Amino acid sequence: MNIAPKTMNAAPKKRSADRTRTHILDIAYQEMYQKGFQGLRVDEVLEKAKLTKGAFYHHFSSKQELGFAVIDEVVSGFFQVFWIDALERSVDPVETIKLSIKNMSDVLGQNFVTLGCPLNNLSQEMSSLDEGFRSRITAIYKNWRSCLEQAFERGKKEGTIGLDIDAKTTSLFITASIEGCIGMAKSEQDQQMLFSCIGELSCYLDGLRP
Amino acid sequence: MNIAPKTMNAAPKKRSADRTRTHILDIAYQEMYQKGFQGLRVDEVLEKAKLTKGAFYHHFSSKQELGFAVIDEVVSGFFQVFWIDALERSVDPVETIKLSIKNMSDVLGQNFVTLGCPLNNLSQEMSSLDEGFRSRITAIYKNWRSCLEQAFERGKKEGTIGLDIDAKTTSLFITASIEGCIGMAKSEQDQQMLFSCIGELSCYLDGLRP
Amino acid sequence: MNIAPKTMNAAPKKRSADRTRTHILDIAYQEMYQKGFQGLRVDEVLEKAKLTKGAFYHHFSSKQELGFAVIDEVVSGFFQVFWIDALERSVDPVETIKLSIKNMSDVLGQNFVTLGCPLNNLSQEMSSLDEGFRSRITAIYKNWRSCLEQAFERGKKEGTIGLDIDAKTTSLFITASIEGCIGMAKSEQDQQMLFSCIGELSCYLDGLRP
Amino acid sequence: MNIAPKTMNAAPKKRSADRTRTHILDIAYQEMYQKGFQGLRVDEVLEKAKLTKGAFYHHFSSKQELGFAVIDEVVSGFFQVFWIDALERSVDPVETIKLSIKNMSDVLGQNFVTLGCPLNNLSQEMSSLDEGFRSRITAIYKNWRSCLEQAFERGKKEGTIGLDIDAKTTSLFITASIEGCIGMAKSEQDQQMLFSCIGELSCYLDGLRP
DNA sequence: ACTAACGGGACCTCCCGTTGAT
DNA sequence: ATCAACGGGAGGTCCCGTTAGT
Repeated sequence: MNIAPKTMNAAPKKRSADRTRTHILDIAYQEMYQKGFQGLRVDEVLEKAKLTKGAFYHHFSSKQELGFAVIDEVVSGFFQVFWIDALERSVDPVETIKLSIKNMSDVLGQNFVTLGCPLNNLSQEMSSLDEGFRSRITAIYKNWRSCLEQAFERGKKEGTIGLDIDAKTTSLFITASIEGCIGMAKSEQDQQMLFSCIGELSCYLDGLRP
Repeated sequence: MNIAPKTMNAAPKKRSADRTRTHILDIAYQEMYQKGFQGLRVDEVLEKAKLTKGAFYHHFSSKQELGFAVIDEVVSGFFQVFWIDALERSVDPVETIKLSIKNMSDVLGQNFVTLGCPLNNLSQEMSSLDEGFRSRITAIYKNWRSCLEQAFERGKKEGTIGLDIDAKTTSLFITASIEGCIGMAKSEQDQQMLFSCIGELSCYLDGLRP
Repeated sequence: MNIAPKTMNAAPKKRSADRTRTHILDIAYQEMYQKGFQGLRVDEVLEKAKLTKGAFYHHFSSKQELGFAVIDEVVSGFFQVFWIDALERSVDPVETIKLSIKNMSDVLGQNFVTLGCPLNNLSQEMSSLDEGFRSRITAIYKNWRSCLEQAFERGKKEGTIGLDIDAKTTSLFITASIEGCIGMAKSEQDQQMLFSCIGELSCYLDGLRP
Repeated sequence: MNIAPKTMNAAPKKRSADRTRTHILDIAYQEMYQKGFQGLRVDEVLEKAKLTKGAFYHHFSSKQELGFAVIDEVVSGFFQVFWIDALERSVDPVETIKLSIKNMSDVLGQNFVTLGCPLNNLSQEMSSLDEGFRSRITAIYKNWRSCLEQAFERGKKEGTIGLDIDAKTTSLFITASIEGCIGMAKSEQDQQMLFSCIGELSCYLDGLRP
């Protein structure tokens, strides 16, 4: 049986616009993850992407718009995969949260400890400097919390979560603590500290069970 | 018996140099608090300080050294006042922690919500970029955790803290959660969110009692 | 006898090309009128014309050629209508000149005061920078003066112009003064100044009568 | 008798800030005179001045401010010398005007024909684009007209000017015509045309006598 | 101890024109 | 005839740090 890849019939010569844009976004995401938005250099992105200024400003009208796109299209997708999708139908949020953190850690690898959380980095750097960044970042956080809340409500019905738990406040605190743990590990550049901190968070999570 | 203040014997002329240095540090701290180290502009600091390049490079050898000094002398002092001094002789750490957070909030005022924690901001921005920053930042965090640990141990003896509590891990998680809560409020630029998040943290803290 | 208009045999499809070209020219004329040739941006013209680079470079080989075409086809036509046609059969040039100025003012509206004379703007900007521009501009001026001269000669015969008037020098001075008056009003951005200046010119013109 | 130049006692080693600034202004004036403000390139000015970006932006905060300074300090001084000073105590404005035009022509040399009037060039280019330019330019024109008016009033008293002459309107028209004549000669790049056009203006001026 | 002037280079953005495809 | 994508290079501005001088 021959399951051809979807790009098989596409003419390989034609340089797809979307692919160039995505390529820029991927590299820009890496740069922003490492150096922050202010530390990102357009020239450096272009050099790594093997593109010129003309190409860049054809796809993005400014560095700021590039930053916005990285959040909207890359970081947002990141949270979609690791949290939103995972929480969507979860009836045991405590287990799901622990698993999602582990997944993030596995996929991001060493970066998870050395660079921390891509979203939190941008949030701490840009929230007070640029409303465009802030609103985009906060929308992702809101979505994350919202999914957690719904999972807690389902958990209550399924008996995996104590009925006395305030889903809203708990969700907020959990997201804050996760970012706090990751941030503290980044500060120490020490994976052991991450495990230790997440371990204590797990105890807190276990306390949410009936 | 000699209880004269240490500055008593200092020549008054010598002090003016210190005052200039302190003046630069104060303004640089504000700039770094708002814009991060990468966003801080030496020229801008100097303009606000009503000084010129010559004065600056007489006191600091580089922008980097200024950043180091801000952490060592300003941010560090900040934590000394709000946490180290407060925890020093505390026998009821749960109460002390709640009080210290409130003190920070009161003193920093609106900045606490809009700009977050000065140390965490720098930590998230610089930990992976500059080892000099990282080691200075981490030293403050280590000191903070260490004081918390000791307070917890005293608390156990005094009966304000449960004997089953792991002082080390708990201290780590608490500092992480505090930074997480502040960070989440900064992301939303919403004081209510800060209170709500800290409120849930308080519940966790109450759970540490016997 | 064939007196059909020249466009009669043209295929209707062929005309659409002309229409695109004319569309570009119209917008480019407006841009050049406002910002000068150096201030005109090809991209901006294209954006306003809702066209892309490909379309533009199909009709014009360069920005310079666009500038040439604006002069040859738009500005030139402008002078044809307001001056050449009006002077063609005039036997009372003093009256015709006053009327033409009024017509220009009425048709150009506020632009006449705020932006001045399209031809003079380009002349002052480009005459010393580009011989292609200069020669095209000067040709229009020469034609204008020539028509004035002929009108003066007719005026002498008809008794509306003094016989001692030097048609050539007077024509030159009149065109210079008109441009000077418009320019001075542009400098002040004040319509009253235009009227006042043109008023004094009218006195000079009245002095040309026998 | 030894009349030492005023700079004699100044230490030649110390690079005077004023001299650097003036140097930049002189070169920028030439560039703006030739290419207009939009055509002026900061890089080119710097290259001709043998200076670097750092030096330039120490003296001027932007290209625009450089343009403003050229008008305020160079072009304005130009009009001061050729017109204001000359008209100050004139009792025969007709003669003074003719002489001033000749002086401008002599001093500017070939540029007078090829590049026209520095002030009018900037006025036509910038008046509708930048209010900062416009107001500076218009202030010079206003001063020029004002001095002409006063000279006319003195001329009336001294019997060199007809009593029926409206000093205000006449002054306006004369300045407009002068700029018009210069502009027309620039358009043709022809000195003969300048003389011819100014000649007719002279006739108009002679008509202002009693 | 402090200043004005300056060097030198990076950085973002703009803009004319080309190319390959349709 | 028209378009999207891109090349290539300049242009204005910023900004860290140095130096001569007092």
